[in-house]
Amino acid sequence: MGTIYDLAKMTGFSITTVSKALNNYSDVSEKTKAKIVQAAAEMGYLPNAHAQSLSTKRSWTIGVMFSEAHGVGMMHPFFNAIIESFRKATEQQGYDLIFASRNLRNRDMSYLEHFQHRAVDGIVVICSDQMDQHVQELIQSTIPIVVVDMDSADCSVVYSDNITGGTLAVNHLHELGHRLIAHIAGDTSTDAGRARIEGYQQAMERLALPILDGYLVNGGFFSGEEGKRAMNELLALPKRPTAVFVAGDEMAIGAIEAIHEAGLRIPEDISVVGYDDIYMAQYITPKLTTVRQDTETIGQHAASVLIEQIVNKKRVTTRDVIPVNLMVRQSTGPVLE
Amino acid sequence: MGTIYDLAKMTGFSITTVSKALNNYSDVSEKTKAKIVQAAAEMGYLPNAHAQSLSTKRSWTIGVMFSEAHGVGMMHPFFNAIIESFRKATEQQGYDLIFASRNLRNRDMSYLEHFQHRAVDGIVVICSDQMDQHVQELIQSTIPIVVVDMDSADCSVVYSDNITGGTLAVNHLHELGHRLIAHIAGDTSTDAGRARIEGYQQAMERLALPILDGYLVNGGFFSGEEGKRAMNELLALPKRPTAVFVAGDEMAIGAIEAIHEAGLRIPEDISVVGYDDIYMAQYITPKLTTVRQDTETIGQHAASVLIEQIVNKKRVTTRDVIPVNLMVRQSTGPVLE
DNA sequence: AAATTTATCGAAAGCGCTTTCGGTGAAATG
DNA sequence: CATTTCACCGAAAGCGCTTTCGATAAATTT
Repeated sequence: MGTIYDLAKMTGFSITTVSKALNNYSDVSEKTKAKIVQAAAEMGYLPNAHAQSLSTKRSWTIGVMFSEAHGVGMMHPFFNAIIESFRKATEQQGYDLIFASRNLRNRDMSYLEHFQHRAVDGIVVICSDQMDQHVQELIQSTIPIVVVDMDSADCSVVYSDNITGGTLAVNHLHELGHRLIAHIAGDTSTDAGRARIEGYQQAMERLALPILDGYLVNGGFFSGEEGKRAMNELLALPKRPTAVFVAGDEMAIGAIEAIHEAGLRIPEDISVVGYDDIYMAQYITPKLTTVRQDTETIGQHAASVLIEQIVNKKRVTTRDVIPVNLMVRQSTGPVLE
Repeated sequence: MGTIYDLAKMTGFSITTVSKALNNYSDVSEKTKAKIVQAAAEMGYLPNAHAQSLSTKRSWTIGVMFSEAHGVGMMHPFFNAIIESFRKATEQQGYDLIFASRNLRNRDMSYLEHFQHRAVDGIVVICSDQMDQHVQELIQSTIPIVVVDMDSADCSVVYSDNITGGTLAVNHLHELGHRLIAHIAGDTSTDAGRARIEGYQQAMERLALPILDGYLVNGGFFSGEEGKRAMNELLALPKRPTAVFVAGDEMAIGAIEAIHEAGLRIPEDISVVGYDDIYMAQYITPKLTTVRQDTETIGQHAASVLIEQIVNKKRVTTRDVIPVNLMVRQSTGPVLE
């Protein structure tokens, strides 16, 4: 590959001039710039990113942190879609993503420490858990940061309009004639979980619908298993709901399994609306009616607010609430007499 | 944060000694090492990774490349599960993953170039497409590399035993009494697609079952849409198959949708077995019988063969074929008279 | 023709760290 | 007591690059 010294020797110029030529400085003539660029291409020269970072204090990397609190890692389709969108947006600007562990050659360290060590230009954290110590530490640091899917007064955040999402689901169900509407909620330690509950409750109240005892059941951390378990609780209730709003698609699919196992039909016996609109939602049977989160936009906005901070060298705290919309499919239907 | 110079000043030792103390060199006394380590902790000192890399020529990063040929990116659940497992295994050894783009500050460059620029210690590529130019370029380079889900004679590879996977599926169906078994295949430009076809054909031949005209249909690149389309072709056949082996779970779920839309039941009218065992497979209705790929092991093996190359500073070319096994669930059943 | 500008280049310092190699005093050996 | 070993430390070079600042020659202005 060769270094800038080789290039200097090869062209007869100093490394200073070579560097300038490669970085489009104005004080190098067109002729010599051409020669140098040409030679660089010939020898396949590529600048060493570490050397550049060391000297410019700019690494062109963004550290990404997933909250692994509940073992989802990068496997959850929703988080995943966001990161994918985020990646596309940042890579266009020349940034690479680095997934840092908490392990630095057998020394255990915090994420913040690791990111400092790697000298990332900015950080994106995808996390729903307010209480996560690592996330808080990151937020309190001075590194440009954006957090997704969670609220905070101390940094830039971007997340879906979960309250509206909840009301959307309930209103839809109400229009179909449902009055007995239950909610399988995400854990209240997550902002998303809480906000969807809020939306559910607001809508129910506005429609003057009662939330019967046991109709608000905690589905934990959005997994299929928990959705199934929660649905079974609902099915065991004396007054069975005719519709249920589930705070996540995977959870909803678990709930659907429970309903089927109980010998009930969807949507004839029970309507269910999910949340997220993961890829699979439109392919399962019945096709899932769900509140769609705009992962594309979330990722893009997160990218641009982060990069803005990096470029301007100052942190900002903004709150970016992305609209959601209801995808009506076949898991919801009119209530039958 | 401070540099090693600050630490030297603070403790009164030279930067040489500080560096040695922090790196456990034997020629620094326990006492001074203690002092230095203590001071480092106090000031929250963290070595700058770029400076370290520059000086040691070791970056403790692994570049990851997804084949984006078919727009899956990092969103496909199978690839995703592998990377997650790979990440866990490598981070334990102190490596960070870096997702490099092809864009270096508005200069378009190849993945190889980008990885060279970043000076990664090794590369993992997750790709099924033999023909991908970027992948070939990476394989021909001298950087330690491991490729997953694809075969190659020129580098270390790890992938599932797809031939056996195909036969497993067919044998299972045969045992249930099926004779009219079709296959919705992955595109033949992918190794996985080809191998599963091979397994299907071998098993059919061994069992003396005919592969009727149109029973082998190309499902493209493993998406739900393509699965649905392919299944509809199958359903339009004069002699409808009683069972179908689908080369991917998402594709299978698309196929199931087609079957349902045709008013047919699973497994009573048609049995279907998928491939991958993605998380959702066990939650959809009916629960999907599928060939499980051991993403955990694939990721781990990929990690260890890569790290071995990095540590020993020499490339090796190994072929690691990971066993699969059949998960029998409810989308397959005995053929009815 | 003398004085200024302008265009083009390079020396050198610096980014933060590792590593070789030599130096010092104290302990061990003869 | 002279010599060798040993334990401990630091000077300095080097990793590959950027950037400031000054130098030089050519072009322009008086």
